[in-house]
Amino acid sequence: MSMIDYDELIAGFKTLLKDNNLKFTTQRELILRALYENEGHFTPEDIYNIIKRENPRLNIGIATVYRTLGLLEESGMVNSISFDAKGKKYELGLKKHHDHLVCIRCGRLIEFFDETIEKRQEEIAAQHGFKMLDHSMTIDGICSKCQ
Amino acid sequence: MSMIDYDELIAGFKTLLKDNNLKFTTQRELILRALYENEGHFTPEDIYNIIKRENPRLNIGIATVYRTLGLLEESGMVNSISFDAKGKKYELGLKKHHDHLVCIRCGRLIEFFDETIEKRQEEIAAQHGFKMLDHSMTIDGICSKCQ
DNA sequence: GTTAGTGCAAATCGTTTGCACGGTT
DNA sequence: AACCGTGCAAACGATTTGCACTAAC
Repeated sequence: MSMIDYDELIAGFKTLLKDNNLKFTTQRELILRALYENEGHFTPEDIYNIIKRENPRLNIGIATVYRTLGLLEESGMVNSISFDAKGKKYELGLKKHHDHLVCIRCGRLIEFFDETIEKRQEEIAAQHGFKMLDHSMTIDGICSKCQ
Repeated sequence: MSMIDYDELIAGFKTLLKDNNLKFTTQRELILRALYENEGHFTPEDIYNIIKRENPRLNIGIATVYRTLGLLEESGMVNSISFDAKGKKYELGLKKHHDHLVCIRCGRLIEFFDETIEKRQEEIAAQHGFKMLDHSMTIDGICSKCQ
């Protein structure tokens, strides 16, 4: 699903770190890799668990996951969506733009892309003299399984 | 600002409560009134403070505010917006649904409503077997004045 | 009188922070 | 060697829950 390969991703990460006088650590790589290798949206705890499961010898702390995700988000390498007052989920920012359907019962998250909506958004921005830079849309509801 | 008057609002609330075998209490009325009398978006704590300020003799608990806001939101009488993982803000659901254009320079906020987008959202939800309950859309950009 | 609602305090959940130690540069 | 990053546990802020008591029906 991803358009760039892992080495390229890591190279970009290393550049980002170097540019900010930050260090390239095992933990940071594992967090980025977990996002690369798993498709979907993950809470910090999800990522923490993936890393612990796949690296039983490594004693990673959840605080490190939070710190690194914050860093990655700030730099634009990952995106997040927030749920009510319930926390955030993260995904690698490699994919084409899309919006989300969220099930308020089970938290299931479905991506969609709709050309009509994208186009209307641009028109609306233009109508109001806005230069559109970003946009987000979320549909909350109850998924087929939970109804 | 509101389109229906207070008595009407309370009457609707009482009907809602009766239909669900729930009781009409002083606390519940005060919470709804706080939202009615104050325009804007409020955290549960904001509402708690408003009520305490205006009713010093009443010992309302914040848990009651949370419980009532949950009830009101579920029934559609109030809407909420969430901020990151930082909590929710509530507003009385009397205004027509709208989305927002936000200027990232000056913070200007413009409301808009677009029939085409509304319709497509419903279609998309239906396509995925979702029962749509709510949706939100925000366009970030630079407004005409700031360009 | 029955049932639901309340305030309170404790519990919970996601997240952040202080600190001494360990790894990267 | 200098400095940043880490794990850990404690701290935190928002929200929820258990419970004995009170109010609405």
